[in-house]
Amino acid sequence: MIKITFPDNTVKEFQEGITGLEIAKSISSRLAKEVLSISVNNEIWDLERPINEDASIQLHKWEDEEGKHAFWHSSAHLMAEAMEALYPGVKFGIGPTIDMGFYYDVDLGDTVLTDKDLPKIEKKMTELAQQKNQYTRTEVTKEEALSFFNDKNEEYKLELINELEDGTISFYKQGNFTDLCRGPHLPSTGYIKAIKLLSIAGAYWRGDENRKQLTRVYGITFPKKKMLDEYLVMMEEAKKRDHRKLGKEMELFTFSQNVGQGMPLWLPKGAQLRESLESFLKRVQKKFGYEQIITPHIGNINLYKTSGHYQKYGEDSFQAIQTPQEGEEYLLKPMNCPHHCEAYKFKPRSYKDLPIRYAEFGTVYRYEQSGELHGLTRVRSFTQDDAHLFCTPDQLKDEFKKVIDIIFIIFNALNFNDFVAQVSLRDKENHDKYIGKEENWDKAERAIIEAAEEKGLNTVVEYGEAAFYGPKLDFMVKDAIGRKWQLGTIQVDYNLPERFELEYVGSDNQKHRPIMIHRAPFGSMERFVAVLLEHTGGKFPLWLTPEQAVIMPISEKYNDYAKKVLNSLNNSDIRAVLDDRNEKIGRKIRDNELKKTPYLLIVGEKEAEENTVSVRKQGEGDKGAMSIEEFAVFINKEVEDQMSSIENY
RNA sequence: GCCGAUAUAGCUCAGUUGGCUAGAGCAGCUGAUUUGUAAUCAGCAGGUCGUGGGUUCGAGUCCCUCUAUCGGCUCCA
Repeated sequence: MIKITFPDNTVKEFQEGITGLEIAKSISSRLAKEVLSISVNNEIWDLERPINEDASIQLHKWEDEEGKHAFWHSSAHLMAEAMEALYPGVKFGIGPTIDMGFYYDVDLGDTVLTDKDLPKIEKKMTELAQQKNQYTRTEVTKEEALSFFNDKNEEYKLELINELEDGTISFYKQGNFTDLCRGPHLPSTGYIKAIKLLSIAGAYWRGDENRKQLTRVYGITFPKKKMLDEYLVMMEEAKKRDHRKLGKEMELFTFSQNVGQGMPLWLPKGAQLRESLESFLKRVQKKFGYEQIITPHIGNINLYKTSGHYQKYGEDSFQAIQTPQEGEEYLLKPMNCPHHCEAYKFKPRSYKDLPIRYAEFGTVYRYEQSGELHGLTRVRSFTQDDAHLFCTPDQLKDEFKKVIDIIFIIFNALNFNDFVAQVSLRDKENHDKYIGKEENWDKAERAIIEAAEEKGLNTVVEYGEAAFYGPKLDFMVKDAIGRKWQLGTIQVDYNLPERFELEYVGSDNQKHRPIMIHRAPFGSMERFVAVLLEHTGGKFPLWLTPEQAVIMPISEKYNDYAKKVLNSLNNSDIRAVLDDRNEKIGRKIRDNELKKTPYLLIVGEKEAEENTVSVRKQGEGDKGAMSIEEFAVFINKEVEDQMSSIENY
């Protein structure tokens, strides 16, 4: 007998060799139906793998990550089996699970797979699933593994096996398909009831653009048909919140082929939205002791040679601008830091001056690869809400923490609760990719980790994600369909101060090198607006929305009075517009409700006589009449209340 | 940049296997109406079918080039 410990610490005895599935059955038949995988001593196993010694276990259902993982991993194998049946000779790369579903990378030789082929593969998968074939695990030696895949001419699998250690290799087989795999898997393909293959894409083998591009097939599966339907409906809903769609509908921004790809044109309402965001951040930054500066959009190429950016990115940038004077070359600025360093240097600095916090909404230009451009989230010209803090080593951690506070204020203001804070450090193996002294990197990395800890931030650490000049703390937020985008970023930099020979005089009357913090709480106005649109579905809070109120005369007879109201509100800093179309009031209400304008003001005979407006709140309906002055005060108070609750957070 | 897909009016979309003068709704314009809390009626105008080439008696439709966009990969200072 062996002792099995459950998550609630109860211990039960079972026969040696019992399986997870049998344990589940011993608890309830319902559980046995729902369970998908099992953790045995914190290692995830198949349900049918015998347990031969004392262990603590955890059973995983669909609701658990581990359960879904087994389900989708088995689905990837099922898809591979279907593809092998349909495309003999297909070679397989890797087929992992992802956040939502799974994919498999395949090499089909000369066959080109398109979307039209997906239903065929789905059908075959369904057929194979209905056979309820068991997934069986076998442990093999490296030699056996190599010989098996050598016979099948599976070059990618051979490469993978060669990197594995003998004694740790296992195969999984279901039906006629055998794959190299660590597992775990479902007991049988019969669990998979609903299958949808989503898309096809090219993907470089092992993520290396110098190697062969394989065909990646994405799919998702569910244990119930209904769950698939719900998922598809959810995806449809998410598409309605796509910032590219909303941006067009709300007339916030557009793109023009004639201007160039990845170059957004901000329309009046979008510009107003940006303006509101900028003044909000300026207001916060002022309280945190920032000073605004303004620098040019271009800079001498030597500036970027000094900073090291040219050596690193020069060839992939917009190419240098030549001047009539020979030998002069200017670059569109790809970042603001070098300009800010020069601003720091304009006079000698004392330790008493530090920290210095220079902020600028700086528009930068980067030649992103054409295939990488994406709405407003990845563009070639964008405006960073940039600032560079110059401080002493003693001040570093405190300054870093204050930047985290600013980011908290902003995320709180816009209800970005679901974010990931990512600490981006150097690639452990390959330190050559980075500039700067080893000891400075160590210091900077430590400072970030400590500051994040002291702020109580839950972080994930990613190695190899650092900027080439320093480590970062990035705030990642998901868009409507779950893609992650980096918004806020804070970066510690010991290198640019070195390269620009920045100095301050310390209390010891000696020259010292300041430390620089790069930070952008929004990241960029473009990306921030994009994610904001997808989060809010285009319904902005009153303080932010481009049009706060719309005045709607009942008929053209009251247009003059409506204009008077408009003027009066505009004079009170309320962003109001007039809807003087020759339409019935019902129509105007409908259209403006759909535009999500927060306040609809109806004016007719009664209002004109009494100098009032009839207020209708978007989504809530009639609120009764108010004098124009009362309404102005009411709105401004609502905005001010919103602002102060944000800042006092 | 790479793999695959897509491109018809300002917007959303129809347009059979190549075959009359390329259609609709919304938006726009003109007129009628002068409206009280979620769509008033009528008329008009609007397209070199993304670009350039080719096949064909004939191309929105088939083939190629380029451009842009979409889904990924790579990249992301």
